[in-house]
Amino acid sequence: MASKYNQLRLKNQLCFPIYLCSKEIVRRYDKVLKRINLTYTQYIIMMYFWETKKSNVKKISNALLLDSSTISPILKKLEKKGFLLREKSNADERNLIVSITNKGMKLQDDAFFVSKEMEKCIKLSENDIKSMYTIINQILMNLEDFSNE
Amino acid sequence: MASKYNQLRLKNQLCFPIYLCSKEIVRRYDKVLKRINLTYTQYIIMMYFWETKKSNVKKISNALLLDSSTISPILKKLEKKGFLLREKSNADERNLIVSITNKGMKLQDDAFFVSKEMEKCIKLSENDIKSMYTIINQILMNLEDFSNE
DNA sequence: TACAATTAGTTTGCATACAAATTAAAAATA
DNA sequence: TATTTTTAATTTGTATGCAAACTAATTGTA
Repeated sequence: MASKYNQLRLKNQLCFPIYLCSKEIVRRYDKVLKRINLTYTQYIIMMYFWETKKSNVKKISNALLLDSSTISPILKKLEKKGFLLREKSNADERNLIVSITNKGMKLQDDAFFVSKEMEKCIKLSENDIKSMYTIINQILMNLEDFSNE
Repeated sequence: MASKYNQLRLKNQLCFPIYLCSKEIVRRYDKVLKRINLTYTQYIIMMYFWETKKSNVKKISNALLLDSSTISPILKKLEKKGFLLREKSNADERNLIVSITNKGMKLQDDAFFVSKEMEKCIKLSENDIKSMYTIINQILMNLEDFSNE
């Protein structure tokens, strides 16, 4: 049943399963994260701050590949929840210094169950995780070359 | 530097790269698809109809793992563009019969460049594609077991 | 040093996504 | 058969995401 249309079949595409997989993973995360009143995007931003402590919109954007216009409103929400602090830099008024609060750091302890809960429904062998990781990063690198086209 | 917090580091997670990868792929798709005035979601729905010709919201939802509330408005847009037809079933008034129009079928020929364009920036070996495909599907199957929790 | 160009963040507009609530119709059952 | 339950789709509410426009501050330069 080979036809010139074969490449336009969903089953024959890799991108579609990746899209599905990401969507379902985020959906599962959101359900689990509801217990600590976070969304997935808020959670990865908090993860970033648990490591980095202090940053700004530009750096977050580079680290998480999120547009600044996506990040801005979420930072405000996380500030309202008391996890982050936003303040303009004195040295450069354009710069927004974002730092994690004590309450934000404490949240890390409440978030332990999240990765445990997620592991339960991912369940991959070490080998699969490794090859997956490698391939995914290769795709990301390839895509980067086209990001400005 | 092993710590109890290691599992909460973004680098040590597989989900985050998958999320990034999907996001960047869709972003690239959207750019390419702009030429035929489609979004990625509209495109996968059209791909589905190039194969299936006739369906309803429920079936689309099952095939593409999209919520009916996501699908409904997009079907209306695709109808407005002249690619799909929406009509209530006489046999069962709850059912919405959605079918592809001639214009919709013709769009497939205009969409050939899309997969060619996307291949350029994905560039994976046959082997990588295969293992990726296998692992992704495994994750999706695992997640399915938890989809109602 | 005025003025242009660049940079960092925010706002706006549009398009998903999903959960929960709603509506309307069909099926099950008391 | 009247009533309850289930089912299919839509609407509503909330939360991303990104591109493009905009604002304000800094840097580069004629």
